[in-house]
Amino acid sequence: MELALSLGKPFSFLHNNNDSVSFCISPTPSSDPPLQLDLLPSTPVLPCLNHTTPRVVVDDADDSAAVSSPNSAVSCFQMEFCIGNRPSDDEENGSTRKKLRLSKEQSAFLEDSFKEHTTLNPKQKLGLAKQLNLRPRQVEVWFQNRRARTKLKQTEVDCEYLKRWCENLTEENRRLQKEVQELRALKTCQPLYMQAPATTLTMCPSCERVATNNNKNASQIPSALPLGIASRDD
DNA sequence: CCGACTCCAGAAGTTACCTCA
DNA sequence: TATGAGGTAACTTCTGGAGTC
Repeated sequence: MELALSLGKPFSFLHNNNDSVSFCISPTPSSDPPLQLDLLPSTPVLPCLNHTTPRVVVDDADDSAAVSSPNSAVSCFQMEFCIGNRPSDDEENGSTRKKLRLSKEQSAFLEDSFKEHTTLNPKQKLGLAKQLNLRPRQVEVWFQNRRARTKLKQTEVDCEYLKRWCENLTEENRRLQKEVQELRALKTCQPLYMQAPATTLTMCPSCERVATNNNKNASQIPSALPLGIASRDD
């Protein structure tokens, strides 16, 4: 029997009023109606929420050891224990792992918390875990995965930006190449003008005819003369 | 001061499970 | 109903920084 944990409404510890806390423990994938457990803060119903009773999970104090422990595959033990559904031997020795789906409320709360700070100090981790009734390890994993997702998303955005930048540069390069070609064409169309010394080309101010350098009375042609004028010779 | 060692948190990569089209 | 893809919780391994000797 697999269990999905969700926190139903009212969600008192999220909103800090003194309403009851509801846990919806629904068996999956069968269509059994969800098991709804209402918890009043002052009178905990589930034994696991009361620290005076035995717990199966690694508790807060042991969590630091569980962080890098390869034997930390004890997910869901707490909730399963709470409803009297102990894991099988197979699950207990860690050969299989159950997957707990966080409720929308839990995710939203973690999300809000992530907006405030993307990493957690031990105090924040414990506080969040307590508020959401998750194990600190779960909060830690959620933040690790969340950072990874953020980074992945940012990488995708960066990639898209660089792609567009590259396209723009390619376009700019194409435009400049074209411009260079046009300038080269311009150069080949004006062999006399480009090759002759500036002082050798003169123009008569009255008739606008280009003269040779032995015409001492003609004025000098401007160096930036538009195409076609220099070769005019009628 | 420097190097070796340990511990720990976080990143990166992977696995396994769940949901949904 | 079966199935493949995508999302994600949980895990493993690696790495770098801080503290200690």
